[in-house]
Amino acid sequence: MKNEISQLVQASLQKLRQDGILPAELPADIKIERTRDKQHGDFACNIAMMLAKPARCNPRELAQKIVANLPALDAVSKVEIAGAGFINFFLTSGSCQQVIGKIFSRKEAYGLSQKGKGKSVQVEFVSANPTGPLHVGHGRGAAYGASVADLLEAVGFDVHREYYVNDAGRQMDILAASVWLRYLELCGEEIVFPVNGYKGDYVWDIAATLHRENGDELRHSQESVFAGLPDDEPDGGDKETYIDALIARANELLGESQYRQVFELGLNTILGEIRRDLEEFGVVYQDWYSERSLTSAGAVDKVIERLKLSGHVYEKNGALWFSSTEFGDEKDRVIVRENGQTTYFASDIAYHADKLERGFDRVIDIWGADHHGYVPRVKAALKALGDDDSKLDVLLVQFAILYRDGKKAQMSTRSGEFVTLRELRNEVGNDAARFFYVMRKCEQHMDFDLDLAKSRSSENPVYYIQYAHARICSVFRQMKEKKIQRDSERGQASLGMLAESHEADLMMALVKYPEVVEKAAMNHEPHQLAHFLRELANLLHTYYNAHAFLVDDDNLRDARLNLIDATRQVLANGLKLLGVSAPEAM
RNA sequence: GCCCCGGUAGCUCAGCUGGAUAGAGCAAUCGCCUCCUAAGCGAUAGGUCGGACGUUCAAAUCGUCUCCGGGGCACCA
Repeated sequence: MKNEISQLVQASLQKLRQDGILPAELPADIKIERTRDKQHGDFACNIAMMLAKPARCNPRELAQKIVANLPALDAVSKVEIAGAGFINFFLTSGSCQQVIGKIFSRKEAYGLSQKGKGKSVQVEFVSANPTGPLHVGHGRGAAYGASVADLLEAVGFDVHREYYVNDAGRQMDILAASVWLRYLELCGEEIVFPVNGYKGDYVWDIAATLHRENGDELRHSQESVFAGLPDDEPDGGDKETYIDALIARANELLGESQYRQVFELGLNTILGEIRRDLEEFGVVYQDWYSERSLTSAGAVDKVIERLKLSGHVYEKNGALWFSSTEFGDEKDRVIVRENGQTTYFASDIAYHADKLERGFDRVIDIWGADHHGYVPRVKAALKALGDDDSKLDVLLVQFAILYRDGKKAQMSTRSGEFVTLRELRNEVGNDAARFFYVMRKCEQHMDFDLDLAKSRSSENPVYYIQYAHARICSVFRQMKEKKIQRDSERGQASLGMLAESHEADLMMALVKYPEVVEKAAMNHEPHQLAHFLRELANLLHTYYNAHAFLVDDDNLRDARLNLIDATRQVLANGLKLLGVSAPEAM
């Protein structure tokens, strides 16, 4: 509808140009907006005000001329000029009715479009290190990423969802060492746990599995483990140096094969839990992309070579640096450490180069906002490699702060005590969690009210929307109980009887739905859909209270049933895009 | 010090690629179930859009400065 009106205005402007009333070369970016106030009709156009100055005439007069030259359109009942020069379009009451038939024929496909047809987009999100369970911060990225991906798919993009598994770096070695030390404690050795180790309870669990499956086979005396190591932080040493030495000692004592065994057990256990968590949360991936596979395929070495050839790397203090400042970064970055190990950044360059090599039209990374400083260096690397960094969008998700009883229920990674995603899901349920996470735009620091998310009352927007869906289903159950025969075609033929303002408002909202999906998708803003669904639910509840649906008049009843059936479909479609269920009864 | 995000009703937030009288929800007050789920609806009240200056016919929206809150500035990932 927006497009059709836009074309009317376009045609009128064209006519005015031909008649010499407007300069021929006048740029006209026609914007048709939905009005906020119904008094201003259904759509408004501000073009007259935009062109008034360049055309050197009074905006209201120009609006008059534009209106006078508008071609007719059946759906438009009235065009008015208002305010400083707005052109307001009023639609005929019948113009929205056809949406119901459209929804019936498209069903769960109503709202989908072809905007992104033929274009591929890769969406990488969560990608938490498999060194511990997902916490509530990851949950926001998961819910947001999943909805963004689903929205993009809804508007026709070929979407590839990916989780980058950091199964190679030093953090994984620290995990392996932590598991082994806990295992040694289970064996009865007395261990002073390193400051930098992973202290969460899940490490004990993995260690217990290790002990159960291997008995004392991996046991070494505490003396042999700690002999000759540098001091840990509490003793005045450096915790990083200390943990590296501890990892080296573990390798030495266990040997390659046993060390791998510990390492793999840690990785596989945690990754398995992460997969299960996300799956239960309704988050699916096409690919779990392993960092190790990147390394073993030589991709990291290859990309370092490419950077060397590009002339943007240099050696300093025994390390290899990438001069990212040449491409807008604040400082140069190390890609190969003094000890010969490549940095996480080096892997990430290889990974991003690989993404582009795979030929995606768009690449989207969804990161926690604490990584924002990382964006310029990744883009710098792509530029240095001669890749098109404009294909990459990095969406930063701000933190979520949990509140319980009006007080912060915050996590502290240090002690290993944090609220996990699983705890959150168990507490408030998947639906509430998915919806709450996505209710706020991602740049917004979010206050996640646990009590509100849990409450099964009107305060809770998730239940409010789901209730609207369930209520409609309930009406149809009532209909069957009362042995009322529904005739959908008769309803379609009687849509003209839907003359109440509640009905017009509801139909208009249904018409609007595809526009909302498209806008939410293109702007990566699922919260827009969340807000829309709340409005739609509100219109339904209002209508429900104002009018009975199961009335005696067969024609009117079937028309109304068609309207609420269509509403039910749209509620279900919208909730699905947000990963929230649409229950038939509550 | 530099960079990113936020500051809109008592609370949580929309609106921000400039448009008409700044909107929701919750909380508050008052109403509505012999009737399809009251997990609902209606009404009332609530605002110097953090502040200042600027650009514009028009600024919550754009620019500069400033104040407050959160985060980031590693040979960690």
